Amino acid sequence: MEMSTHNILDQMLSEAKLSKKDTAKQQRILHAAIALFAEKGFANTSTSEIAKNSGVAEGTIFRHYGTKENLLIAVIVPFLKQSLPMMAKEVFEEINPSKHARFEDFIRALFLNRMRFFRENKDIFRVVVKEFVYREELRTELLTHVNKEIVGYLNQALDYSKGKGELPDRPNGYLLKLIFPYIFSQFVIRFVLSAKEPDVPDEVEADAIVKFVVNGIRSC
Amino acid sequence: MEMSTHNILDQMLSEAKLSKKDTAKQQRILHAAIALFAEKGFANTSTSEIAKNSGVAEGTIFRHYGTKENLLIAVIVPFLKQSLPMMAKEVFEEINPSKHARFEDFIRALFLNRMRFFRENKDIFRVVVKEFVYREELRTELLTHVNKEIVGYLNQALDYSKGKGELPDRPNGYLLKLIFPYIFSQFVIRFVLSAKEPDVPDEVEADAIVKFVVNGIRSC
DNA sequence: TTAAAATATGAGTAATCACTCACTTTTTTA
DNA sequence: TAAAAAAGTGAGTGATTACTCATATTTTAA
Repeated sequence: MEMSTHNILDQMLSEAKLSKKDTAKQQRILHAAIALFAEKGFANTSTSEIAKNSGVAEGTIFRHYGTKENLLIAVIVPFLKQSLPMMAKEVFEEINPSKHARFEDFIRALFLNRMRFFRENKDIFRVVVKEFVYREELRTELLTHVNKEIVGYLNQALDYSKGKGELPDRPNGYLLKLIFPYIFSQFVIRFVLSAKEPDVPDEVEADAIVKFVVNGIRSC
Repeated sequence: MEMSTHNILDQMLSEAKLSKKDTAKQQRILHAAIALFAEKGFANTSTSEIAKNSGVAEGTIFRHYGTKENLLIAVIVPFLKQSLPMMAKEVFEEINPSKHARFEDFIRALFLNRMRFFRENKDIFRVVVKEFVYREELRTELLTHVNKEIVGYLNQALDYSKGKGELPDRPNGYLLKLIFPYIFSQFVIRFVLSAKEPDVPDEVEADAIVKFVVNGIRSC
């Protein structure tokens, strides 16, 4: 019901590094947990159900993870450990001035990159979104990490585009608050709320959204 | 755990009409339930907790609502019964050609109107958003009702603006899919995800978002 | 090969869950 | 005012929950 530590994500992200390799049963547990959490949510999934779906004794779950809460963390952490640095890398590469990237290209690349990543990890993405709605501490801690690892790069990208006159001279925080929710809401709709994905290619979908963002932000 | 009827919202919206007046205790139950559901979510709230917080015997809850699930419905339905028609009315009034409203004015009015309404019903809004993330049937049924009651008005508004050259000649569904998630995500961020509201007046906030939407959609 | 360590098991446990029901109290009706 | 109806109560119920632990099996190490 309640998180006991005060800095879960920090702790998680560092601890997860020194974890030994998973056993076969551990992987099956994680698989079943992800599928069930994604579909019914953490609170509506019982450990006995996870045990049954993964063909493992219930005790095995607690041998490895101690608590149900820790199992959730074991699901979320590797996803965030991948997600944040990959996004930072992508941002960094796309703003490389040698590419002479327009702001539009930057947004498009970012959008398509995250689209692919979230699709490949659709179930975990669903788990993360659903749990983040409920847990404020997770949200604020994630925000802290995003600030630390990504916002610096984003600021560079925005400043670069400002210099080329593609963005209005507004604080970056202001611009991000307008742009980011829009892109993210599209992912939530597509991967969490919609029953099935549209059969339009990503590039077509991206085009409309990128144009909307680029033209929308230009005159704010 | 599971909804038993196949058409909950339809049934709810009609049934709720002929409900007699609430007793004092019923109102206290609803109040406590809304607060608890909003904070911890439906699944993480127990009926005994609701009873305690409302100063009522647990049996009283079940006397009135039968099941915990029905209590949730009793919370959500009046909100939707207010929300949808009010939105339809607002849309209808703002597109009245005698007002010579620009598309920008229409979006601004809509945004400010919903902002006020959701703020006044912040807790219920949080309950609805949190539960809609989990329940697909609720989402699809709400969508059906929105289509029935609102989309007609929205189409009129969009066609009207198209005629004035303020919108590109694209299918209305396409335009709505670009505009609506953006506005809604701003409400979710503000009322569900953020710890506290910004101290900027609504009109200032609206200005940035409306400009973003209007300019974004113009060249899609 | 064998001892030790790690992994796996499932019956068992206390707590909590949504919900029931026989009963009392309050309100409505006639 | 008396009878009927409605509202309110709280101890009790079976089911389910997350979690434990003594024991068994498998893997690793010497």
